[in-house]
Amino acid sequence: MKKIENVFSIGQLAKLTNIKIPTIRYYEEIEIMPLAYRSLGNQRRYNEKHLQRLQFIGHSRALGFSLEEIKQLIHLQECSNHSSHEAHDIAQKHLIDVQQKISQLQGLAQELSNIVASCHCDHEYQCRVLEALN
Amino acid sequence: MKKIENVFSIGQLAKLTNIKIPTIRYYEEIEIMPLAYRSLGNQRRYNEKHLQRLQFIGHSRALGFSLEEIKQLIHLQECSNHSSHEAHDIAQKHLIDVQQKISQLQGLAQELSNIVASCHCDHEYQCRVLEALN
DNA sequence: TTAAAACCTCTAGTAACTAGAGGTTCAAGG
DNA sequence: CCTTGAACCTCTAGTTACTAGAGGTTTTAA
Repeated sequence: MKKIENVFSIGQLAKLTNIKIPTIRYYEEIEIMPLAYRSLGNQRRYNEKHLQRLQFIGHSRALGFSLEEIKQLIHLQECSNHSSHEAHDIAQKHLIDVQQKISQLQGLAQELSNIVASCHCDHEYQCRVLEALN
Repeated sequence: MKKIENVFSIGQLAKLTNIKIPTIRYYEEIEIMPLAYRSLGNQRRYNEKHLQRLQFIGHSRALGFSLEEIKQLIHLQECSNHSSHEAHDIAQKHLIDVQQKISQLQGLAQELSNIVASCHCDHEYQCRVLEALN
């Protein structure tokens, strides 16, 4: 019994990931997305792997990684199993970056929830959003 | 006894923030940075407030906020003290976004440290960087 | 008082999308 | 089977957020 794999059109992929169609084609062009299969009429067809890759790219972009950095992270996935020294170095570098991002965001989250909270009681409150990111 | 305020040139500001000089001028042009003072010879001069604002912009950009979103956050700082209803709504919206970013980054950090750790012992290891962001 | 480093404006180029024109393919209903 | 409208195709051009360079002026430190 063969398992049926899902097949997506570019429009379906766009909906699932909230990434616009021309952007998906752009990612293919710059080779950050693997080539799509094509229907007989030359339309792009995608599978679960494509979907996962695109989701990863979307999330990474929202977190402030450049397409170059994302390329590295994807490469990491592909090489970590055989050449673990290279993987180690890249991962180490990104880990430091990611941890710093986390702690900055935590500072900002704290300050934002102060603002949210300060609405309920109306005593004076000094906003420190600008100080929150360090 | 008057307190002496630090004054910075654009180059000094660039070094302190790791933001390139043309980028600082660009931020001024699109009015996300306040106008700089000018020396007699028309060169830009900045103070601590400018520095702080620029640092905030730099950190926010690294965390994936667009310049439009950053404008909102700065506005938040300026309006939160008098019009706290508007501030509340903007802050609430951003807080949700920020919390989501934090948890995604935590997933990625976990996966990156798995990779870093897996180098020391050389048993097989299945990399899940792509799965890490959800 | 120079001379080199840093600054100025202006124009043009890059990265990462995004929208539109003009034409083709797909799929659901007749 | 045939149609027709939504979804797709390529290609070109525009947007956002920078970044680099030319050609000239100001600062600063010896």
